[in-house]
Amino acid sequence: MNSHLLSGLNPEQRAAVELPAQSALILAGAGSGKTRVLTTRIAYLISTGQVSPHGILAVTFTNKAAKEMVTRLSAMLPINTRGMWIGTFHGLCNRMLRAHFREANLPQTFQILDSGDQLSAIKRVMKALNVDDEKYPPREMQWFISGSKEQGLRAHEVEAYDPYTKRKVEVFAEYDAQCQREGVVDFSELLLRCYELLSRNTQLREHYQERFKHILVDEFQDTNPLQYRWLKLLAGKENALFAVGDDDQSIYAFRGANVGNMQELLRDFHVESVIKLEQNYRSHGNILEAANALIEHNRNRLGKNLWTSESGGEKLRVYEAPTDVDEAAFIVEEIQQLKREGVNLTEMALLYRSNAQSRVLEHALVSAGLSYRVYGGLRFFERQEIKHALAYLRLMENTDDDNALLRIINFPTRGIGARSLEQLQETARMNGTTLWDAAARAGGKVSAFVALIESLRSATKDLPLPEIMDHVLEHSGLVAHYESEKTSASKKREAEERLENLNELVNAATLFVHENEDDSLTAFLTHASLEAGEHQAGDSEDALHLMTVHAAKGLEFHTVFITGLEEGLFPHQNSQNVDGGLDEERRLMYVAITRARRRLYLTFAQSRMLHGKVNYGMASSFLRELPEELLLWLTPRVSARRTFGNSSYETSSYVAAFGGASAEPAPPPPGALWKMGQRVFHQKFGEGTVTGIEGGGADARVQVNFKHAGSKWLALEYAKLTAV
DNA sequence: TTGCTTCATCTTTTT
DNA sequence: GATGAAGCAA
Repeated sequence: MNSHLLSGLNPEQRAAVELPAQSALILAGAGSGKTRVLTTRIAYLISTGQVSPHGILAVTFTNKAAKEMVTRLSAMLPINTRGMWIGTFHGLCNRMLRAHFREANLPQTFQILDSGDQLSAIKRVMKALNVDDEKYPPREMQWFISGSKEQGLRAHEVEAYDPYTKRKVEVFAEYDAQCQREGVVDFSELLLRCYELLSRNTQLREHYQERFKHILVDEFQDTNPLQYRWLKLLAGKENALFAVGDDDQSIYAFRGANVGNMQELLRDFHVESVIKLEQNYRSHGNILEAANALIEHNRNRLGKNLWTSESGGEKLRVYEAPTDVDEAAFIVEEIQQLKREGVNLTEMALLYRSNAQSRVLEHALVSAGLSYRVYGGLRFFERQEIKHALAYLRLMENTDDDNALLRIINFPTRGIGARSLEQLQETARMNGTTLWDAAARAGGKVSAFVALIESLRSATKDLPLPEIMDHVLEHSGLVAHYESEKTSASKKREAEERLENLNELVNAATLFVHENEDDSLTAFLTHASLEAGEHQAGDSEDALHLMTVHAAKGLEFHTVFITGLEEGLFPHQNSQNVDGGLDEERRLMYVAITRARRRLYLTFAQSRMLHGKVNYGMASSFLRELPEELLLWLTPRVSARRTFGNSSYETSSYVAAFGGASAEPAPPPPGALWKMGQRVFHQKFGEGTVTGIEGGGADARVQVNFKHAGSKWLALEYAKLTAV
């Protein structure tokens, strides 16, 4: 046995790797070597001859994690990982559905809808069914449909007692029927269809159960009910399910993840012992202690305490700025100082709760000449010009794809407008055919479009992928369209960038052909849907990282700035009305804290420009949940001022002391009668505390957290508030 | 049919 | 403040 595999593992990690062939739950804290354990476990099982690479099924959520696993595994073992079943839930389901497309009742070249495609498909269904989109916002409908599927429910299985829900179910059913007609599947359909395939087809199920003796799952706390059922089905009665996860890092409940799956796994698979990986190899002691103290405030935890053999290290630095602009200025100064001290920009991260916060930070960084990268923006295959180009390919591949047809029938413009389209859709509906069939029978400009697609198809029939791409870009008129836009001064740069991206698409095709055995058009289109592409081209330049806390999960940095720590922003306002919302926000904060290795800044501002309005907020309640002795206040302590002082806005003192940021303190808040933290009384809602003030003059509003009625925004013009 | 204007909206997100 | 959808004039 390769003893070197196990060297360097701590006793718990080692115990996890060497577990006998049985189901297990590994509670792996932040920075505890989770991925290492997972990959070493696979290598261990293979090298001890307990299973062949063929018998492993390893599942992750992101392509990045899957890739990482494959890379590490090939470094550990001299095996060919190509044929191994390591991938995302969606990727693996896709693979299975392609292999058994007939049994799954799908066309061989079925295409995958991303969320944007799905939304437009839903809008089409709603239009066809005459559903009022005021009463039923399409986004809500999308959420309803995907949410149901993620619970494993088909339209007819959804319980609908009221007319409102019944109507939604109708749309759901018709949407699925439309997808089936057009030969496309959405993301959750991939999983549900695969689940149904395995549960109905005994032969197939037994085949795969016989094969996958060891199933390993990463980030198990993020699984939704359908994913868990899928795993259970594959595991059957015999196979071992090895799940790694951390309930404290569950931050995706809002999109259907069910932490409860961890408890269910213990019960369903009769797991006797849970192994906890609590030794953290990332952060200094004070950072960990702060994280532990914070997460203690959550109920219903499986229970876990991170520790480190490192020293306490620095205290957490807390900074209160008068405004968001000052906050950014402070951060820039600290970054420059750290840079002088030799910390690379790549080793620093600016985290925020919502994307809107990045703008002010970016502005400050640009002015200071610091290079940075914003993570999580629009991704390559989601760009408009790329989607258009791919739609041509999709339609060539499958003329039933109405989504694709609608996207390009008049792009570039060929004089086919809304009225012609309406007629086309009417004809299709009357005859029960796809738009393509209707178009084929139409005349004029529409028939020219049909001829164009057909000529593209026949001209590229036997060409290799990159050449197909090239041909389509040229002859579809896309390139010419953007070339002509270059002459318009206002759109010049945009058009140039789009042309560059189209060019890059040909490169992507070339690369794809080199890297994949199956280099068919279908395979490439699937790749485009399932792997929207790394956010942007990853340059190795020394640049700062800007991202949301969600996006930071799994990463680590020498220095982390957690910004915008204000009540209403982090924890976010909208989480207050959600069951368990505050706990999830707290876990999010926990994730944020545990990203830092050596230094952690916690910053907030008294006033912030939000949606074009100035907002006045108070410090995040999470700050108060951190032990005072771990904090180093760079500005006068909030608790002292807010609790004992009479005025909430003694801004002058520290602006003088910590000048450098803009010299002006925040303007006094409007609605001078009301101050943050003030206790008030309302006729209807009773007693409460002021937690937010916004706007001025006639439309000034205050936010009051009522003892019994919860938190509400009240317009001062109407609400009669009295001081208590 | 197109291009311009106004208007509402504004957590988090991978596949 | 930025974005996208919807409405309206040319």
